[in-house]
Amino acid sequence: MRLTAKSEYGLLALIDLAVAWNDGPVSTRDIAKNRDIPPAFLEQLLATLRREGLVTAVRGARGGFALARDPRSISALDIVEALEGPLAPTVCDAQTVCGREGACAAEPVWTRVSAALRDVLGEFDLASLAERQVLFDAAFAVSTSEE
Amino acid sequence: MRLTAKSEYGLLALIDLAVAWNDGPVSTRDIAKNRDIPPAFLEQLLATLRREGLVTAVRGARGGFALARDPRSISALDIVEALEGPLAPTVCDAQTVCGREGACAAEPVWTRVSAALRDVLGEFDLASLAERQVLFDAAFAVSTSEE
DNA sequence: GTAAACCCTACTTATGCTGTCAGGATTAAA
DNA sequence: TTTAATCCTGACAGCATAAGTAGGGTTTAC
Repeated sequence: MRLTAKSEYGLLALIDLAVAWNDGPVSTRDIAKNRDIPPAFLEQLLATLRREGLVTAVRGARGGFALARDPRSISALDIVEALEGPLAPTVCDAQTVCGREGACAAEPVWTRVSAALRDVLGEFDLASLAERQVLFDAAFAVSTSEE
Repeated sequence: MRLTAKSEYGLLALIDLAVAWNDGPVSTRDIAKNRDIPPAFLEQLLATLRREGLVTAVRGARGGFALARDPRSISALDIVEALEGPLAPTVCDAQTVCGREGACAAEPVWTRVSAALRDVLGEFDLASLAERQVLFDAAFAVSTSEE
């Protein structure tokens, strides 16, 4: 069970798409520039997210990516699992049982860890995160205009 | 942020030491056999746990390892952090901030993930886990004697 | 003295992350 | 119709880390 840069980049990118929800597609290049993510790498992640059904792609000039459905219905868990694979740990838990077949005192530890992870990630939806991002952007715009 | 076999092996090993609490040291070899862990690998983990102050070592014949303090005072979190290093994620969170200096909508996601992880792991102490293990062992002894 | 056990360091092998690169396919706009 | 923007795909490389192996050194019970 691991969280890598893929999750971080993917979440940031999809927050940007959530902010631009109803504004048409956003290009990989724009997101990469805005978030300081290597463009070619981000392109791969978005391709994965498209295959997983989280985003749609529009090819050609003025194309880009957009969320495949309402931001409220996409959670951080959806994104992480799409990019990292199922969030069942590397270690023995209820899914990936070790040799002792249930008679292992350590099993509930790992089971509860992954459950907690899923719970927390599931609580964040792209709509709220985008809302938060818009506030930050507004504050940033004010602070720069004051200089 | 990752959970690897080190954590799993370490937890299992220390459960064994908790079961043997007050019974003198247990050798790497015995633990490795009981838990089916590569002995040389386990030895490294126990050496780390000794340096981290979780276990004490007795050298020489009839030597082995024992918990350095009461099993009730050692949590799964202690073990995981001793073996994996601090549980702050690979991704940007409140500790390892990314470029946007607080103005990042994704930050609370990762911060809450690591907090949840720490909470859950901190809830499990070796005394309870050992108790559970003793029950399992007893049940296993009964089921085999019935055959 | 010998065997059991920890101690320490270095090495190996495999995997996966984090990109990079090159070219092709598609489409909007000039 | 041409051009440029953009996604699509697959290959590849460099590096870090996980997971384990190997081997010698030191300490201690018997």
